[in-house]
Amino acid sequence: MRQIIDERTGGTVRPPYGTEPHCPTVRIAAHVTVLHEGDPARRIMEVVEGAVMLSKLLPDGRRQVVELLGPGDVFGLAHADIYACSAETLTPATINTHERGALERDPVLAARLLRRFEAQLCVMHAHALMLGRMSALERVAFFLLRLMPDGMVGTTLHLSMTRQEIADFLGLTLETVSRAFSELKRRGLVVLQRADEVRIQDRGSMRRLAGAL
Amino acid sequence: MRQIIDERTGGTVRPPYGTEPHCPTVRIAAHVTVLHEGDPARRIMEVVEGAVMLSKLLPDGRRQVVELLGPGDVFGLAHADIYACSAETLTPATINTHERGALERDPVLAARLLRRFEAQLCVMHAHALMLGRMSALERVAFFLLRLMPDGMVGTTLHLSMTRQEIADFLGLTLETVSRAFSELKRRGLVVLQRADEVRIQDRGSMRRLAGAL
DNA sequence: CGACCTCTTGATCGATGTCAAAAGGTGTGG
DNA sequence: CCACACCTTTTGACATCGATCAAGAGGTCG
Repeated sequence: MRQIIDERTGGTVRPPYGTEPHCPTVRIAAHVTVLHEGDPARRIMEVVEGAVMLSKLLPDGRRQVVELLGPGDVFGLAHADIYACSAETLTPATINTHERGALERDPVLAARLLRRFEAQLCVMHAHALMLGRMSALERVAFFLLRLMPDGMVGTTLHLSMTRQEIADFLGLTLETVSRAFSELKRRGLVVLQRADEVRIQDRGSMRRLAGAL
Repeated sequence: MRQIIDERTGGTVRPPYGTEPHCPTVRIAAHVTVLHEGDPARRIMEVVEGAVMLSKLLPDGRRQVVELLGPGDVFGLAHADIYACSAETLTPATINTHERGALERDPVLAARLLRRFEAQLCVMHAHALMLGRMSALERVAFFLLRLMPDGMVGTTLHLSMTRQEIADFLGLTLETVSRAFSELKRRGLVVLQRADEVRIQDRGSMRRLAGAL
C-alpha cells in the first residue's frame, strides 16, 4: 500500500529523510499523497524536482487526474480556503512550500507564480480540448507527445504512471489505454520495450494523431 | 453571420460605438470574436461586464469551449507569444485591455491577475473532472448549476448559448445536450419556459447529479 | 404567410466501457 | 535458483452510451 503523509496526520509535510521541520524545501518519496482535496489550504507548493499528479474525486469514487506537474509547476490551489485537488508524487520529488500569506509579502514569488499559472492555465485548455474532443487513440498519442520534449527524439521514455493513472488522466479506462498502446505499437508509431518504457518511432504520425502540439 | 473583429484585420480591438482608439476599456457587441487562437499575443484582457467564451479548435474543425468567463475573469493568455484560445462574446460585453508589458510595471494589476488565475485554474480542474468522468446528464446538470449562483433559487436563467455552444463546452453533441435537457425536464428537475430559459426546480437532485458543486 | 434558424425526437451505428480470463513481471521464501 | 503469490497489463466478448443521420416541430423575422 502506498504511504500517505498529509497535513491532517502530521500537521506538516515532513520529508522522509532528515530536514528541519517547517523547512520550506522538502524531499518526498514516490507515491506519497502530499495534499488532500478538501483539506484546509494553508500552503502553496512548487515542484523543484520530480513529478506530481493532481487529481479530483467524484462522490462515488470516479477519479480524474487533472494535471501532471514537473519542475517549476505550482500546486496547492484553493477555492474558499480548501484545496481543490489532491496531490501525489509520481517519482521521488523535491518540493518548495510557501505560506499563503507569503504571496502578498513577496512580489518576486508572486511574479513567478503569475507566469507559471498562465502556463498551467494554457496546458489546462489543451487538456480540456483533449478530454472533450479526442478519440482514445488520439488521447494516448497526445499524452506521449506531451511527455516527450522535442529534444529527446528516439530516446526511451520511462512512464512513471500505471495504466490506471494514465486512464484517469485521459478520461478513459485502463483497458482502453492498454488497447491504444497496442494499436500504436501495431501501427509502428511506438515501440514498447516494457509496459512502462516507450520510444516514439514515428513522430510525424503521432503529431497528426494528436492534432498539432 | 456573426461579425468578426480581430487584431489581424483592425490592428486593435475596436469597440462598435465611439471610444478612443487604444482606450483600455472597450464595449463590444454580442457574438464578436475578440481574439483568435494562434494570433500574436499582445494584450491581456479582463471581462468587466458580460460573458465571454474561450475555445480551441482541432485541425479538422472539432471545437472545444474551454472556459466561460464573467466579470473579473481574465483572458488573452499565451504560450510562446501566441494566443492559446479564441475569445468570443456571448453577450454585449465591456472589456479592459492591458499591454502584456504592464504586468511587470503594475504590481497591483499583477496581484489581481494572480488571484484570478488561481480561481480560473480551480474552475478548469472542475471542468476536467466533468469532461473526463461525467455522463451526459451529469454534465448538463453541472453546467446549469454552474450558471446558477446559489442566491438565485427559483429564478429563471437566460442561456446566452446555443445547444451547439453548450455541447462544445460539455464535450457532447448538440443532440445529446437537447436530449439531456428533455430528460431533466421529464424528471421534473428543471423547467424550460423556452429553449433558452431555464428554471431549476429541484436543486437537491441537480446537485446529486452534478456530484457536489 | 413563408423562409430560415434552432431545437427536438427517432432510428441506427460504433467507440468505449464492462466483465472476465489469461499473460507477463516482480519480489519473497524455500 | 526455482516456485509461488501478487500485481499489472493485455486480450477477448459483450453491453451501453452517446454520435451520427434524418426528419419534423417550433420560433422569429421579413
